[in-house]
Amino acid sequence: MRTTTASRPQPRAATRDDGSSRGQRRAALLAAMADHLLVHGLEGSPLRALAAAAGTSDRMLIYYFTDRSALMTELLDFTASRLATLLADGNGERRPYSDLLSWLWSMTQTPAFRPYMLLFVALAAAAGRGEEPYRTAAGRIAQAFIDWVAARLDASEEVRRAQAALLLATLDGLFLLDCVGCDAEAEIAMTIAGDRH
Amino acid sequence: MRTTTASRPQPRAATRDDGSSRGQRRAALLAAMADHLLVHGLEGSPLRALAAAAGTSDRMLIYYFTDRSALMTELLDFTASRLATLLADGNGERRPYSDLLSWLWSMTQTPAFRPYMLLFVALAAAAGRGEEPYRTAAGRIAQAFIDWVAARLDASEEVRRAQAALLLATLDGLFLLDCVGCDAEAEIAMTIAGDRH
DNA sequence: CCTTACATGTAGTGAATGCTACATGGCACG
DNA sequence: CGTGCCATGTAGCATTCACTACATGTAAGG
Repeated sequence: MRTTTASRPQPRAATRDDGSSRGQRRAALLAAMADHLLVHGLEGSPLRALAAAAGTSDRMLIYYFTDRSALMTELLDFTASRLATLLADGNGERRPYSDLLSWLWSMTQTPAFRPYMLLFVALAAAAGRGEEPYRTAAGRIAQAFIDWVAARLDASEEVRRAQAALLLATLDGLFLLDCVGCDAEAEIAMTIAGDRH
Repeated sequence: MRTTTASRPQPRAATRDDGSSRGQRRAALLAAMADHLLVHGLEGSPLRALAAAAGTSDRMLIYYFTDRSALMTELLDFTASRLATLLADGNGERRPYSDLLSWLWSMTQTPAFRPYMLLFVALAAAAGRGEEPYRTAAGRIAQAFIDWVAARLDASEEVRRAQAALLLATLDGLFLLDCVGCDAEAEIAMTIAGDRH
């Protein structure tokens, strides 16, 4: 018993994860786990499965990340940052609402992109029930995504945020229809989704 | 061993659930379980919890519904029919896109309506992963909802289905933002969501 | 060399889950 | 008055889950 009151092991306090080998190990684990998470979703990612995907054991995941809750928070943030990277490719100048929407929609049909959308929907479902840590993480991610859209949107500053939010909502909604098997409906809805705006 | 090859008990084959006391019992159970499901969501509804809500045991649920899968199928259909009833109140003549959308949006903020939306999002998440029986059930429900919207939409027949699908997508997307804590963004998006159409 | 802390393995715990085995009370029908 | 089926209770099983206890190999620092 080296700690008198604190029961958490917490080997090398959470500060400065970088530099040291510990930080590198954590980063490698996160990368491997993100791969798994994107393929199998939240429900398909119990600790053991994540551990197997990262070539380690649940024992070690707890060791490195304390908790399932803390792990998921970090993992989701990491995954979101990957998405941001993925989207950075299509960067550059601002585009009008309807262009940006249909471009993003075509992205969602992409095998590289779809898992992120799927994950976001699952996250939203968990967030809707108020489940932590998903609620908080989902909020952060959605906010970042709205900002991203707003930054690429060719619109006056007053309507930009409104349009960005609407665009994201429309995209997500269409994707939801797609999930549910109404892909034909989503497609024809898409043909008129850009009208105006 | 009364059946030679079939192992399922299947007391009184699945046909004609109505009339008999068995059919009534099942209906009563479904009603009670729907109440629970709407409050606690898919994940908060293991057999034991549903059974407790209906004043019985998981043992009996299996007895009456064979399977968790079969139970959920019936339960979701039942719940959807309740929603249909709830919506029938606001029936009557057709309304333009923007009216219908903002009316439905205001409904989603209602405590009576919100649980259904939440459930639908969870369903979509499960459907997106291809999980049965959710995938199939979600498809049926979404299709019915699109039809419902199309029937109340004041628009020429050629664009009606497209508008109905877009309306549902927008509604769901805005609700997703709301789930995720971006209620302010959803609100300002709503202010421009009806433009055109 | 010896101690000390870190990294990891093995095994297990208690809770929850869907589902089953078996017994039994009670009602209908012969 | 039996007898057989329906409904229900009790108990349990196998599995999975997050998480923990404990032992141990290894490497660095004194």
